[in-house]
Amino acid sequence: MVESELAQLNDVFHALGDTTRRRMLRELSEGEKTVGELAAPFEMSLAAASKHIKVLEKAGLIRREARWRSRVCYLEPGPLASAQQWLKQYEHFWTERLDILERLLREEDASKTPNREGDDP
Amino acid sequence: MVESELAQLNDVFHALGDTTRRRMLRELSEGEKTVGELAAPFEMSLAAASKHIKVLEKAGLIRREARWRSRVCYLEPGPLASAQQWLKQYEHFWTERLDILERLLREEDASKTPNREGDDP
DNA sequence: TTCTGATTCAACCATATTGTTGAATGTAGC
DNA sequence: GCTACATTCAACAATATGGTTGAATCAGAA
Repeated sequence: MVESELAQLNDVFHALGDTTRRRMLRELSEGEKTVGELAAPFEMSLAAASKHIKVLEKAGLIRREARWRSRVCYLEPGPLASAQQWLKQYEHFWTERLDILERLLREEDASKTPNREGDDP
Repeated sequence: MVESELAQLNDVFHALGDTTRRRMLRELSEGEKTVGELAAPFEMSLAAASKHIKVLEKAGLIRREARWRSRVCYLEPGPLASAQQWLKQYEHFWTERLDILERLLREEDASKTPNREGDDP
């Protein structure tokens, strides 16, 4: 279980580590698209685009569904949420930073006023 | 600029797409560590661990600093924030889902009332 | 059934990644 | 200077990745 979740996270981040695939996700965020439509903007063969799509699918980021005479892809946001969840562990590293910055600015500001330190109500 | 930012995002996601490197980041989130300390938990040569550290460094996720007779690594949270920023674009897909679910439940509830269809102004 | 269009498969190539080992480097202390 | 320690470099091998091309598949229209 845990093993496969780690593997899934590997797949998700790996899938996101490529500009082509991130652009594909962006396209899909605007709505469903066939493989052909998804491949069109890229200067590569359809087969190559199909491989990228397969990587996204393996990561669970998209699904393919047979519809009419082509296959429609659509976004599956769950794994993106997992990735964000993982990053959230580290969120305090930058929010804390902003807090420190803010506190420093307040202290600097306080030092310009004639008031003593620690006078803030 | 944009080019290099995209490349950076590639590097960041690529770096995150490996369990060893994510564990290293986790270790560093608890404080600075030398290369040796960072490598110790893993069943691989020091040279291999050093390569992983280099990947993290290339992505800007950590920095190495010469200190005393060894090198100390510490977390650089900026790129993690960028990754989270990127994922934030898609956040509405899962928050919206909850909204949709809520709306469906409300509609279902409304359909139980004696009002006709299409009555909504 | 046959034709057509959309997509995938198979084989192949170039390059990148991840690991190994042994040598090389750099720094602190004797 | 020499020694010891920590880390990296160099060379190598195995495997993964990302691309190509041409054949194969598969569903719907004629």
